[in-house]
Amino acid sequence: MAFQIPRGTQDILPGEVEKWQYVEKIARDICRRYNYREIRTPIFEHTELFLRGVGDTTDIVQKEMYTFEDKAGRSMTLRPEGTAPVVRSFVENKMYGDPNQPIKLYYIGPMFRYERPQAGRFRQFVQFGVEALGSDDPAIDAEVIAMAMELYQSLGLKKLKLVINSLGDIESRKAHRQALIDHFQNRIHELCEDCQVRLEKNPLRILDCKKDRDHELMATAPSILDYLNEESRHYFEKVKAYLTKLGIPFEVDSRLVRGLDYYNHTTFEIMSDAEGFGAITTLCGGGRYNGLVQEIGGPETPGIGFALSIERLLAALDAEGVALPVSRGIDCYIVAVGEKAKEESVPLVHKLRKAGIVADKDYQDRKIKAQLKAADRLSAKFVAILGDDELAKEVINVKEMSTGEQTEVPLHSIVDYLKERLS
RNA sequence: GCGACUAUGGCGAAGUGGUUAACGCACCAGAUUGUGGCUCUGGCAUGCGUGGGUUCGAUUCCCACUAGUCGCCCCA
Repeated sequence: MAFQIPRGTQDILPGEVEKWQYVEKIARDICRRYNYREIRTPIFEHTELFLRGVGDTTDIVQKEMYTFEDKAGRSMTLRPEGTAPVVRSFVENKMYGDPNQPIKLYYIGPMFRYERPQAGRFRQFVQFGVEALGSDDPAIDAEVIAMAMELYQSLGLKKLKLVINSLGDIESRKAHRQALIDHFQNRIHELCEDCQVRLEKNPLRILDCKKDRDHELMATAPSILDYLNEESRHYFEKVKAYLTKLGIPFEVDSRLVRGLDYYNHTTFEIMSDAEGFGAITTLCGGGRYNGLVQEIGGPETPGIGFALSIERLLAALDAEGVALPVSRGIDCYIVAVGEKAKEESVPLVHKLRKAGIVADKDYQDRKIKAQLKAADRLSAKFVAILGDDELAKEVINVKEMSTGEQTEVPLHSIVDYLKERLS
């Protein structure tokens, strides 16, 4: 084979792309109703943005970035996630000065992470995400979570689990961090190598370790929820209360630690329980990032958002056996027999299309039988047959494929006839 | 970054150190002279991921590379 698609990327071909279009449409409809507006930021940014925004101790930055130098020697990175770029744009365009607060934004577009591809994991994948900037009302946390849940549910997914947690504010996190260090320090050598490093860099991440999950130190580790200060605790209670009011079931997992540094207060993940999903369970992840705007150089501004991958959403639909209502058949296929009819079929198919009918014709110089077969393959509802006989009588034979029933229609009224039958 | 498995026509899939590389689906043509879905007949890989090596001879054995799948790490 001469050329191959780059590792971890995929072509989305006709037949599959309709599902994407459908999902994207539903996502946009939801955003419209919740009053979130689309923002489109570049596919690449200055590398520094992600170092600062995502955090330079995170896996994303340490080993997953697609970084390159441009011709002027600047370090650029294909965006690994959407929040940092949106916040950059928020600051750069001074959206904090907009009287319409909070600023509610969404994006749908490709993200890039340099990883070994496997089930549900790609080097280029598409994320749909929303960001609400400028409000620290717990109601907006609930709103954002509700949007993600609505997308999955409206598409027909049932086996969903919403898990939430609170990381608290800076003060709470500090207290918890110290408690973790105290807890693990003496016996840290019993944990895996990664955890030993984590103790120094980010002890919170030890709780998320898959290897040491069953170690007794894990079960007895101090829970962040016990270290939330009054304000943080109250905030978390409000978020949970709102979720309950919205009828959204959730479970609290104090070990839910997200992979990005910018989170505080509310964090959440939506997972799939569906069988046959491989090692992938997380469909959507998100949380609050009150310090991020400042980190990127803007005024102190609270923010919250989520991101989800369309690939995984589609995989979840597959796993649950949900079929999306995508159609691809055509309304009418013109079958032309003979030179004269073939010529006449060109303006005819054009006329149908202009009238809003999904129409096609043969371009392979096939015989009538093969043309009918082609029409069948295209799931044409009707076939309009034009030959010398019809031309002489100025009619056309319209055949309904599902019944085989055939009607002779005056050529000049073909559009009206089809529109009538198609409605 | 690490590990396991895999790589044969458009798709699925058998197979062998040596002579024409099964079969199924799809596709094309014909039986059916102007009518699809069923049936029958015929056609359809000088080629077995790429590059080396072993051998008289390799698609078959060995090595490397590339890619895929799954898993680890981590995540969307």
